[in-house]
Amino acid sequence: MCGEGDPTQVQMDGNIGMINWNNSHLQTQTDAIKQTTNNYLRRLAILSMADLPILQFEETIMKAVEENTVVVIIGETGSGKSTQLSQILHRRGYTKSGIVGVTQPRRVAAVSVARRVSQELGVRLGDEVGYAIRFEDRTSERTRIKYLTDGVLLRESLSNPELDEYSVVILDEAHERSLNTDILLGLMKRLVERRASNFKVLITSATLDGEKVSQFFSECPVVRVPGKLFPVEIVYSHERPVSYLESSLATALDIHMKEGEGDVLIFMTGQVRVFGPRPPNCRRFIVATNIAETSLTVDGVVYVIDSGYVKQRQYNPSTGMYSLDVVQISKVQAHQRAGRAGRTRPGKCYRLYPSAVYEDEFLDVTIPEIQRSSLAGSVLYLKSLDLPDIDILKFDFLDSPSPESLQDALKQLYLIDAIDENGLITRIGKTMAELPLEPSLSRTLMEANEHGCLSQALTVAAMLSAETTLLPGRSKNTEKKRKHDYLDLPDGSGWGDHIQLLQIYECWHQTNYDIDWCKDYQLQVRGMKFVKDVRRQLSQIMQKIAKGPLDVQISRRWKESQQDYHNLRRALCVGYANQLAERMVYHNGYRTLGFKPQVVQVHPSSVLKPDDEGKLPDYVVYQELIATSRPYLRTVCAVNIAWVTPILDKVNKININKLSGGIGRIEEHTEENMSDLPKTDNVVAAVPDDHESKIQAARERFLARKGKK
DNA sequence: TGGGGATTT
Repeated sequence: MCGEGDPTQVQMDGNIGMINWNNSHLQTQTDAIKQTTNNYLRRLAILSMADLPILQFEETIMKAVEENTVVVIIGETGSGKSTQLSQILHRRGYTKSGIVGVTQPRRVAAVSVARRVSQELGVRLGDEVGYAIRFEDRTSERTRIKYLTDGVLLRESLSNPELDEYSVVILDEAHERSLNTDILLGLMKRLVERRASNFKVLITSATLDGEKVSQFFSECPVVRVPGKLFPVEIVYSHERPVSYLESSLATALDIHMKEGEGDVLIFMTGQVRVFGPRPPNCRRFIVATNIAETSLTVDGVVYVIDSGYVKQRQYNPSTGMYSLDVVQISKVQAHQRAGRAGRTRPGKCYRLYPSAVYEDEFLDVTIPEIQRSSLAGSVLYLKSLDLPDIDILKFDFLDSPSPESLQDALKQLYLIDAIDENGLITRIGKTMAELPLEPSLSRTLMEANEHGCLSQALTVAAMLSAETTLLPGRSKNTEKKRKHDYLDLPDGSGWGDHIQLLQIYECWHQTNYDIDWCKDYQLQVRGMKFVKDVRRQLSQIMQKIAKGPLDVQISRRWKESQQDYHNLRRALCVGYANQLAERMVYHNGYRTLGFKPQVVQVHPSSVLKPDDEGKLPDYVVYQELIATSRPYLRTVCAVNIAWVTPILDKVNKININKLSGGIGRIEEHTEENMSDLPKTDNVVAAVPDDHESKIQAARERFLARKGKK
């Protein structure tokens, strides 16, 4: 919870005398000054706040921890669990035999909570208390309490599956059910059996589902710690509004006229730009998405307006398509939203839906991310752990993904050579897992390295990893007189968006990474810097894997050579074999291959160019298939049919039962029966229906024509 | 010619 980072919430520590870490640092005057400042901050913090609820439960918690390997702690907002649990364990000696690691789903939380704890203990950040997030490891040999993102802990467990250096792992904010935390939950379950004698796991959750987690960990104890929230009055609507926008506006104005002081936080599904007449005096109205449920804390909020909806990204494993849907929130989310009204004093939450809807229609908990995402990356990760006792299809998840989703992941991994036809991880797959990239990009890098275009592929991979959209939108009304227009940027030479991204970065490189150049072309500076960081990291990892220097330097002469980016595009084709589409015969629509076929369009923002006859390339690979107003291929690259043919052969050979480990999971076949199955087109993953077989026939005619050329 | 919630290695 963000609340534990508030400067006002600090422990009244009765055990200060036990903490004597800082004595050794008082060597120089500078250190002394810092120390004085730290002490001052600390005293200030201690004075400003009464004790946190969790400290009253110290004995209860410690008794549970001493008697059990796994303990679930349910602590509402403001209980102090994120900052205090690690310190309690430290006081009780658990940092003598190893590190106390605390995972967070978000980078900012890991950093801010670590900073907070180091202040409370009066030590320098990075010494006894540190944090580790991507690109930033602020820990040292002295570090005993380590905050880290769940993703970083997963990375660590790749090289050290037993997590030997940790005496305790605390999975914080488990109720958010982030993909990585869910995988860690499964791994912890295995680990506590293997390291029962010297390892403890604490799982903290803000809400309800403690019993479920307890059952998952063989009925481990659940300790409930009250939060420090003020009461929040819930006000339901009598009916669902026709327009949520109008309704929330009306409610907001109503609050403004009738209610006392305090800001208003409005949860909507997307960006809104309404609120015309500004109220005469100063009351803030904050319109937010679900970002305000977790990441963002706004002080001074007393009123919350909850639309009851959220925009959620979902993945359909049968079509490989993502969609962004407006869905009803869960009870847990509604609870979180309401809680935002009670942080500073008693508040009110206006729910724009009737209580019957809440009771009858809302799910108890949010559908975990693991059931809404493509799992290729996670499955590859689990396979690469190479734990003989872990079978991915039987992996013990708190909430299992659907068999379809797991099979989809296996198919994808097979098509890009990460696993073999028996579902066993290949040498290629093993290497891929070491790269902090989605499998398609990892595979692309490896292929590129074989064909002398690693440097280009590194750039493409880094550009695609950018957090935000780098390129400016193509709106016509922003014709500001700038030095340059984004239209002056390279256009991918007709080959598509990956190539354009490569060319843009190379241009930036030629300016010696000039920030003003980014601004001139309306490229997001922060995004471009991030790309540079990622590229450096990827280069290092690739060299480490290769155990020697590789050519990762950016060529300064791309303009001079008339490249068709042949090798790079081929590498992309190999890497994105699971995301391949074929153009329709008579128009520029595409049909996806390898999934249940979908007819899709190239996104209008693409720089892919048609030929003289107005036709787009026969085959493309795509970065993303997303259904918005229509299904679109986003970020595409033209590839050659010669590279595609072997992939299609592979698609046709997929035997999902073998991929799943030979044991039929859907049909109850015996293993012998499986191995008897002929490797013919009859074993295609998706049996074509009549419509599809027509498409198939048309495609064959098309291919035949192509072949004659 | 379209629209975009939030994360992370």
